[in-house]
Amino acid sequence: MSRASVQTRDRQSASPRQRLLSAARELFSTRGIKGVSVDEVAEMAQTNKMTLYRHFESKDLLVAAYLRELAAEADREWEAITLAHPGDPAGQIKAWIALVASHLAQSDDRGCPLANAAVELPDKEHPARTVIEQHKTAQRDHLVHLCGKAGFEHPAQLADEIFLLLEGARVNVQSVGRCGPGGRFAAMACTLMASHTRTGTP
Amino acid sequence: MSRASVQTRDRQSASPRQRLLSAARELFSTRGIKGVSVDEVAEMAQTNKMTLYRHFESKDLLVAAYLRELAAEADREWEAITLAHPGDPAGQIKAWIALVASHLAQSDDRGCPLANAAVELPDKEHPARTVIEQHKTAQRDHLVHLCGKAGFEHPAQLADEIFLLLEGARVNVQSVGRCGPGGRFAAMACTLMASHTRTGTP
DNA sequence: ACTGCATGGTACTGGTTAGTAACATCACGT
DNA sequence: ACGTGATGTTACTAACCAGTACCATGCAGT
Repeated sequence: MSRASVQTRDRQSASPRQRLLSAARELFSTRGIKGVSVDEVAEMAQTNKMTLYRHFESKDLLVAAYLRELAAEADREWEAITLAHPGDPAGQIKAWIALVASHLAQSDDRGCPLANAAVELPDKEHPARTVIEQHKTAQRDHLVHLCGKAGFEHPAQLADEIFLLLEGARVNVQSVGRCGPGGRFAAMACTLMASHTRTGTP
Repeated sequence: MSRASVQTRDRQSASPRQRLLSAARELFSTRGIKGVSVDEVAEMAQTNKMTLYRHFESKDLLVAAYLRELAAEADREWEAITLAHPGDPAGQIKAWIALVASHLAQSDDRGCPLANAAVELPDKEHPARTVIEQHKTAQRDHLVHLCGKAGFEHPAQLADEIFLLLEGARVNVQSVGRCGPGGRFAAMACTLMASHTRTGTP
């Protein structure tokens, strides 16, 4: 079953809280946080604003919960990759690159919702900011760890290069579309990995 | 005179239109487009909403004009770099990297205002989107051109790598602050250039 | 049947926003 | 002095939005 239909079923049969989070995810990620009202979220969740406010103190905290769900799902994707390539850190990195590339290839991709939220919420005190910062830092740390275990030269720098390349691709797709340089980021990441391989001779 | 004081003086003596654009720039870039009302822009420009609407049809078109000014200023910075390093495309690239790195080092940097605007305005029909797309595409094309003239191997790929690295650094700074990988992007870009240099032997 | 609790529905408050109307004022060229 | 056009001022509309009060409903366990 596709992700979209899973979400649709979620919004029909699951608990109101889960329906609300599912609706928030679809609306916030496609139209932005400031561009969606809590009424719209409640309506798409097939409930109403009162029930929403019984589960979430405020819109800000709903946003934080929405981002926490995204972070948890990303962690689950990492776990799946780890299980699919046991003891093969380089393979895990490549699998992750392929996963992100497949996201970028989708025509409706709007980039990383966490990074987008950071752009939309400049207030440093917003409850969502700690979620964003923690998740981004953990992702980068994990990549550094994998690059080290895979035996690359200058593992931290390689990890940062891949990480920033990826963030750049996801933000650039929004500015110039997926036909721009963002569409070819997988090839670039592989080139980077090759240039950090210890044996420079063939 | 610092940029800030220049802008302050602009808002005291220049034409209302220029004052409005100067105020829009300060407010939109620091607090986001959706987070600032036209009243606030007019007030910071030491004028009022009516005058604003005599110069700009709507808030959307004010935003487009604001981004057009940013793009024009970036073009001017490129011109200055070109004049400072005549006939030295590699030096121009390095100067540009250093310029962006200095932006990133500022504690209040919020990343590229054009990319941020693309995140804040998901509507593909928004008048600002053509400004963003044209400017980003032109910047990337210019970088490809310079990489080719400088004699690097695979110039288009190197240009895209630098470009995405830079976009990634600017967006990442917003998520995790300038202490994260974004703060070291200049070193990474130089490594990339070295790895694309034709003579692999010392 | 009774009770308690989560939910649905409606209507409301108070505040904000983009955009407009109408009139007053000021500067400037003649 | 005069008139014209740009600007300042105030007040307004219509819509939107976050958040709340209040009551009805329906479903659980007992």
